[in-house]
Amino acid sequence: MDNHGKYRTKQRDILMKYLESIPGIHITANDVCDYFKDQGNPIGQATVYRQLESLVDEGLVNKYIFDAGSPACFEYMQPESHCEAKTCFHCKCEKCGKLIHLKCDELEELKGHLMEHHGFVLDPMRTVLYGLCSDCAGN
Amino acid sequence: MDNHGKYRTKQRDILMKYLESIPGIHITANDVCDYFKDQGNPIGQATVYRQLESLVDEGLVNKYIFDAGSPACFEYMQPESHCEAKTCFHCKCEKCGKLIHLKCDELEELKGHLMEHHGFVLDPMRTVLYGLCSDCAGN
DNA sequence: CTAAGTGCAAAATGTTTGCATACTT
DNA sequence: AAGTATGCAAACATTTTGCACTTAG
Repeated sequence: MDNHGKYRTKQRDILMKYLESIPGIHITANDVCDYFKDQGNPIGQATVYRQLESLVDEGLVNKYIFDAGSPACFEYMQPESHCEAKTCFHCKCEKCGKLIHLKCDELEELKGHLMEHHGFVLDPMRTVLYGLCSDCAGN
Repeated sequence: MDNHGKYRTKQRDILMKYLESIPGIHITANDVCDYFKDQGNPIGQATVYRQLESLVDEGLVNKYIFDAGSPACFEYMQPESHCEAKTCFHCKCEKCGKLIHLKCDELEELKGHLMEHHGFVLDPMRTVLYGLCSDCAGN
Protein backbone atom coordinates (compact mmCIF):
# COMPACT_ATOMS: atom_id res chain seq x y z
CA MET A 1 0.00 0.00 0.00
CA ASP A 2 2.10 2.77 -1.37
CA ASN A 3 -0.24 5.66 -1.63
CA HIS A 4 -2.83 4.70 0.91
CA GLY A 5 -4.69 2.54 -1.55
CA LYS A 6 -4.87 5.26 -4.14
CA TYR A 7 -3.54 5.47 -7.59
CA ARG A 8 -0.32 7.24 -8.11
CA THR A 9 -1.03 9.84 -10.73
CA LYS A 10 1.21 12.37 -12.32
CA GLN A 11 -0.84 15.16 -10.77
CA ARG A 12 -0.55 13.75 -7.29
CA ASP A 13 3.18 13.35 -7.68
CA ILE A 14 3.96 16.82 -8.84
CA LEU A 15 1.59 18.30 -6.30
CA MET A 16 3.31 16.45 -3.47
CA LYS A 17 6.71 17.35 -4.80
CA TYR A 18 5.74 20.98 -4.89
CA LEU A 19 4.30 20.97 -1.40
CA GLU A 20 7.33 19.19 -0.02
CA SER A 21 9.51 21.85 -1.54
CA ILE A 22 7.84 24.57 0.52
CA PRO A 23 7.52 23.23 4.06
CA GLY A 24 6.05 25.68 6.51
CA ILE A 25 4.56 27.72 3.73
CA HIS A 26 0.83 28.23 3.54
CA ILE A 27 -0.78 28.24 0.16
CA THR A 28 -4.31 28.20 -1.14
CA ALA A 29 -5.78 25.83 -3.67
CA ASN A 30 -5.72 28.68 -6.08
CA ASP A 31 -2.06 29.38 -5.48
CA VAL A 32 -1.40 25.78 -6.36
CA CYS A 33 -3.35 26.06 -9.59
CA ASP A 34 -1.53 29.21 -10.55
CA TYR A 35 1.82 27.69 -9.78
CA PHE A 36 1.29 24.77 -12.11
CA LYS A 37 -0.25 26.92 -14.75
CA ASP A 38 2.85 29.10 -14.70
CA GLN A 39 4.96 25.99 -14.96
CA GLY A 40 3.18 25.13 -18.15
CA ASN A 41 1.85 22.06 -16.38
CA PRO A 42 -1.69 23.06 -15.42
CA ILE A 43 -3.74 20.87 -13.11
CA GLY A 44 -7.50 21.22 -13.05
CA GLN A 45 -8.73 22.99 -9.97
CA ALA A 46 -11.12 20.19 -9.14
CA THR A 47 -8.16 17.87 -9.07
CA VAL A 48 -6.21 20.23 -6.89
CA TYR A 49 -9.07 20.41 -4.41
CA ARG A 50 -9.54 16.66 -4.46
CA GLN A 51 -5.87 15.83 -4.03
CA LEU A 52 -5.44 18.40 -1.33
CA GLU A 53 -8.38 16.90 0.50
CA SER A 54 -6.88 13.43 0.22
CA LEU A 55 -3.56 14.62 1.50
CA VAL A 56 -5.23 16.26 4.45
CA ASP A 57 -7.12 13.06 5.19
CA GLU A 58 -3.87 11.15 5.04
CA GLY A 59 -2.29 13.59 7.43
CA LEU A 60 0.40 14.64 5.02
CA VAL A 61 -0.93 18.12 4.66
CA ASN A 62 -2.64 20.49 7.05
CA LYS A 63 -5.53 22.71 6.27
CA TYR A 64 -6.13 26.03 7.97
CA ILE A 65 -9.14 28.22 7.85
CA PHE A 66 -8.49 31.73 8.95
CA ASP A 67 -11.53 33.66 7.90
CA ALA A 68 -14.95 33.06 6.51
CA GLY A 69 -15.02 33.73 2.82
CA SER A 70 -11.29 33.59 2.42
CA PRO A 71 -9.72 30.53 0.94
CA ALA A 72 -8.36 27.71 3.07
CA CYS A 73 -4.62 27.42 3.43
CA PHE A 74 -2.68 24.22 3.02
CA GLU A 75 0.71 23.33 4.36
CA TYR A 76 2.90 20.32 3.87
CA MET A 77 3.72 18.56 7.09
CA GLN A 78 6.94 16.64 7.35
CA PRO A 79 6.49 13.08 8.53
CA GLU A 80 8.54 13.57 11.68
CA SER A 81 6.80 16.84 12.34
CA HIS A 82 8.70 19.85 11.21
CA CYS A 83 8.89 21.14 14.74
CA GLU A 84 11.43 18.73 16.15
CA ALA A 85 10.25 17.03 19.29
CA LYS A 86 7.82 19.73 20.28
CA THR A 87 4.31 20.23 19.17
CA CYS A 88 3.94 23.11 16.79
CA PHE A 89 1.10 25.57 17.09
CA HIS A 90 0.00 28.39 14.92
CA CYS A 91 -0.89 31.80 16.15
CA LYS A 92 -2.70 34.15 13.86
CA CYS A 93 -2.80 37.86 14.49
CA GLU A 94 -6.32 39.14 14.12
CA LYS A 95 -5.09 42.57 13.27
CA CYS A 96 -2.22 42.29 10.84
CA GLY A 97 -2.90 38.74 9.79
CA LYS A 98 0.60 37.62 10.64
CA LEU A 99 1.00 33.90 11.16
CA ILE A 100 3.38 32.76 13.88
CA HIS A 101 4.70 29.27 14.35
CA LEU A 102 5.10 28.47 18.02
CA LYS A 103 6.56 25.49 19.76
CA CYS A 104 7.04 25.40 23.46
CA ASP A 105 6.62 23.21 26.49
CA GLU A 106 3.56 25.03 27.76
CA LEU A 107 1.68 24.09 24.66
CA GLU A 108 2.91 20.58 25.02
CA GLU A 109 1.59 20.53 28.54
CA LEU A 110 -1.73 21.91 27.50
CA LYS A 111 -2.06 19.06 25.10
CA GLY A 112 -1.37 16.56 27.85
CA HIS A 113 -3.75 18.28 30.17
CA LEU A 114 -6.60 18.30 27.71
CA MET A 115 -6.04 14.63 27.10
CA GLU A 116 -5.88 13.59 30.74
CA HIS A 117 -8.44 15.83 32.29
CA HIS A 118 -10.87 16.42 29.50
CA GLY A 119 -10.40 13.38 27.31
CA PHE A 120 -9.82 15.72 24.43
CA VAL A 121 -7.07 14.76 22.00
CA LEU A 122 -5.82 18.05 20.70
CA ASP A 123 -4.73 18.23 17.10
CA PRO A 124 -2.15 21.00 17.12
CA MET A 125 -1.72 20.96 13.39
CA ARG A 126 -5.32 21.81 12.85
CA THR A 127 -5.59 24.36 15.58
CA VAL A 128 -5.02 28.05 15.19
CA LEU A 129 -4.70 30.33 18.16
CA TYR A 130 -6.13 33.74 17.42
CA GLY A 131 -5.08 36.92 19.09
CA LEU A 132 -2.78 39.86 18.68
CA CYS A 133 0.89 39.61 17.86
CA SER A 134 3.45 41.53 19.87
CA ASP A 135 3.55 44.30 17.30
CA CYS A 136 -0.18 44.82 17.17
CA ALA A 137 -0.82 44.29 20.87
CA GLY A 138 1.29 47.31 21.66
CA ASN A 139 -1.31 49.67 20.26
CA MET B 1 -23.17 57.29 22.38
CA ASP B 2 -25.68 54.58 23.06
CA ASN B 3 -25.09 52.05 20.37
CA HIS B 4 -21.53 52.81 19.49
CA GLY B 5 -22.53 55.66 17.23
CA LYS B 6 -25.05 53.63 15.34
CA TYR B 7 -28.75 53.98 14.93
CA ARG B 8 -30.93 51.89 17.08
CA THR B 9 -33.18 50.04 14.73
CA LYS B 10 -35.94 47.59 15.39
CA GLN B 11 -33.95 44.86 13.67
CA ARG B 12 -30.89 45.45 15.77
CA ASP B 13 -32.95 45.39 18.92
CA ILE B 14 -34.75 42.15 18.30
CA LEU B 15 -31.59 40.52 17.04
CA MET B 16 -29.73 41.47 20.20
CA LYS B 17 -32.63 40.40 22.38
CA TYR B 18 -32.69 37.05 20.65
CA LEU B 19 -28.96 36.52 20.95
CA GLU B 20 -28.99 37.51 24.60
CA SER B 21 -31.67 34.94 25.21
CA ILE B 22 -29.43 32.13 24.07
CA PRO B 23 -26.02 32.70 25.67
CA GLY B 24 -23.47 30.04 24.94
CA ILE B 25 -25.44 28.86 21.93
CA HIS B 26 -23.86 28.96 18.49
CA ILE B 27 -26.03 29.92 15.59
CA THR B 28 -25.45 30.74 11.98
CA ALA B 29 -26.67 33.78 10.12
CA ASN B 30 -29.13 31.51 8.45
CA ASP B 31 -30.46 30.19 11.74
CA VAL B 32 -31.11 33.76 12.72
CA CYS B 33 -33.02 34.46 9.52
CA ASP B 34 -35.10 31.35 9.97
CA TYR B 35 -35.87 32.17 13.53
CA PHE B 36 -37.28 35.56 12.71
CA LYS B 37 -39.08 34.25 9.71
CA ASP B 38 -40.80 31.69 11.90
CA GLN B 39 -41.66 34.44 14.31
CA GLY B 40 -43.47 36.23 11.56
CA ASN B 41 -40.91 38.99 11.91
CA PRO B 42 -38.51 38.34 9.05
CA ILE B 43 -35.24 40.26 8.80
CA GLY B 44 -33.44 40.47 5.50
CA GLN B 45 -30.37 38.29 5.40
CA ALA B 46 -28.17 41.17 4.36
CA THR B 47 -29.27 42.97 7.48
CA VAL B 48 -28.59 39.92 9.59
CA TYR B 49 -25.09 39.65 8.20
CA ARG B 50 -24.47 43.35 8.62
CA GLN B 51 -25.76 43.52 12.16
CA LEU B 52 -23.91 40.41 13.15
CA GLU B 53 -20.74 41.88 11.76
CA SER B 54 -21.27 45.08 13.71
CA LEU B 55 -21.91 43.17 16.90
CA VAL B 56 -18.72 41.23 16.38
CA ASP B 57 -16.79 44.43 15.82
CA GLU B 58 -18.25 45.85 18.99
CA GLY B 59 -17.22 42.75 20.88
CA LEU B 60 -20.75 41.85 21.89
CA VAL B 61 -20.83 38.75 19.77
CA ASN B 62 -18.23 36.20 18.81
CA LYS B 63 -17.78 34.64 15.45
CA TYR B 64 -16.41 31.17 14.94
CA ILE B 65 -15.35 29.48 11.78
CA PHE B 66 -15.15 25.76 12.10
CA ASP B 67 -14.81 24.51 8.56
CA ALA B 68 -14.32 25.85 5.10
CA GLY B 69 -17.55 25.99 3.27
CA SER B 70 -19.67 25.73 6.37
CA PRO B 71 -21.32 28.81 7.70
CA ALA B 72 -19.78 30.91 10.44
CA CYS B 73 -21.25 30.57 13.91
CA PHE B 74 -22.15 33.46 16.13
CA GLU B 75 -22.52 33.55 19.86
CA TYR B 76 -23.63 36.24 22.23
CA MET B 77 -21.02 37.10 24.79
CA GLN B 78 -22.14 38.40 28.11
CA PRO B 79 -20.39 41.61 29.13
CA GLU B 80 -18.78 40.02 32.17
CA SER B 81 -17.85 36.98 30.14
CA HIS B 82 -20.21 34.11 30.44
CA CYS B 83 -17.53 31.87 31.84
CA GLU B 84 -17.22 33.37 35.29
CA ALA B 85 -13.68 34.30 36.12
CA LYS B 86 -12.10 31.79 33.84
CA THR B 87 -11.35 32.06 30.21
CA CYS B 88 -13.62 29.99 28.07
CA PHE B 89 -12.27 27.97 25.19
CA HIS B 90 -13.93 25.96 22.52
CA CYS B 91 -12.94 22.50 21.49
CA LYS B 92 -14.28 21.12 18.27
CA CYS B 93 -14.23 17.42 17.55
CA GLU B 94 -12.91 16.80 14.08
CA LYS B 95 -14.77 13.55 13.83
CA CYS B 96 -18.28 14.02 15.19
CA GLY B 97 -18.27 17.80 15.03
CA LYS B 98 -19.19 18.14 18.67
CA LEU B 99 -18.43 21.49 20.23
CA ILE B 100 -17.18 21.55 23.79
CA HIS B 101 -16.94 24.59 26.02
CA LEU B 102 -13.94 24.38 28.29
CA LYS B 103 -12.79 26.58 31.08
CA CYS B 104 -9.89 25.64 33.24
CA ASP B 105 -6.79 27.01 34.85
CA GLU B 106 -4.42 25.40 32.41
CA LEU B 107 -5.95 27.37 29.61
CA GLU B 108 -5.78 30.45 31.70
CA GLU B 109 -2.11 29.79 32.26
CA LEU B 110 -1.49 29.22 28.61
CA LYS B 111 -2.93 32.60 27.91
CA GLY B 112 -0.60 34.18 30.44
CA HIS B 113 2.36 32.30 29.08
CA LEU B 114 1.74 33.32 25.51
CA MET B 115 1.47 36.90 26.62
CA GLU B 116 4.61 36.96 28.73
CA HIS B 117 6.92 34.79 26.73
CA HIS B 118 5.71 35.28 23.20
CA GLY B 119 4.07 38.66 23.34
CA PHE B 120 1.00 37.10 21.88
CA VAL B 121 -2.33 38.23 23.32
CA LEU B 122 -4.54 35.23 22.93
CA ASP B 123 -8.17 35.84 22.10
CA PRO B 124 -9.89 32.79 23.57
CA MET B 125 -13.26 33.73 22.23
CA ARG B 126 -12.01 33.56 18.70
CA THR B 127 -9.92 30.48 19.10
CA VAL B 128 -11.06 26.97 18.46
CA LEU B 129 -9.05 23.98 19.57
CA TYR B 130 -9.43 21.11 17.16
CA GLY B 131 -9.02 17.48 18.02
CA LEU B 132 -10.98 14.42 19.02
CA CYS B 133 -13.52 14.34 21.80
CA SER B 134 -13.43 11.61 24.41
CA ASP B 135 -16.06 9.59 22.59
CA CYS B 136 -14.34 9.69 19.24
CA ALA B 137 -10.80 9.36 20.57
CA GLY B 138 -11.65 5.95 21.96
CA ASN B 139 -11.98 4.45 18.51
C1' DC C 1 -10.49 -4.90 -17.58
C1' DT C 2 -11.74 -2.51 -13.55
C1' DA C 3 -11.16 0.98 -10.31
C1' DA C 4 -9.71 5.48 -9.64
C1' DG C 5 -8.37 10.04 -11.17
C1' DT C 6 -8.84 14.03 -14.41
C1' DG C 7 -10.77 18.22 -16.12
C1' DC C 8 -14.23 20.94 -17.74
C1' DA C 9 -18.17 23.44 -16.91
C1' DA C 10 -22.11 23.83 -14.03
C1' DA C 11 -23.97 23.94 -9.47
C1' DA C 12 -23.94 24.76 -4.70
C1' DT C 13 -22.70 27.60 -0.57
C1' DG C 14 -22.03 31.27 2.18
C1' DT C 15 -21.30 36.05 2.18
C1' DT C 16 -21.14 40.72 0.28
C1' DT C 17 -22.76 44.65 -2.42
C1' DG C 18 -25.55 48.14 -5.22
C1' DC C 19 -29.26 50.77 -4.80
C1' DA C 20 -33.78 52.64 -4.00
C1' DT C 21 -36.57 53.08 -0.01
C1' DA C 22 -37.45 53.67 4.94
C1' DC C 23 -36.17 54.80 9.43
C1' DT C 24 -33.35 57.47 13.30
C1' DT C 25 -31.65 61.20 15.13
C1' DA D 1 -32.69 67.42 6.74
C1' DA D 2 -28.76 64.38 7.05
C1' DG D 3 -27.02 60.19 8.10
C1' DT D 4 -27.84 55.26 8.65
C1' DA D 5 -30.12 51.01 8.07
C1' DT D 6 -33.07 47.92 5.43
C1' DG D 7 -34.17 44.53 2.01
C1' DC D 8 -34.22 42.79 -2.30
C1' DA D 9 -31.76 40.83 -5.95
C1' DA D 10 -27.62 40.44 -8.19
C1' DA D 11 -22.77 39.72 -7.67
C1' DC D 12 -18.91 37.21 -5.58
C1' DA D 13 -15.67 33.77 -4.09
C1' DT D 14 -14.67 29.37 -2.78
C1' DT D 15 -15.53 24.77 -3.01
C1' DT D 16 -18.10 20.76 -4.76
C1' DT D 17 -20.22 17.86 -8.23
C1' DG D 18 -21.82 15.51 -12.68
C1' DC D 19 -20.06 13.35 -16.33
C1' DA D 20 -17.41 11.77 -20.23
C1' DC D 21 -12.71 10.63 -20.82
C1' DT D 22 -8.12 9.04 -19.46
C1' DT D 23 -4.88 6.59 -16.75
C1' DA D 24 -3.09 3.25 -13.21
C1' DG D 25 -3.05 -1.19 -11.38
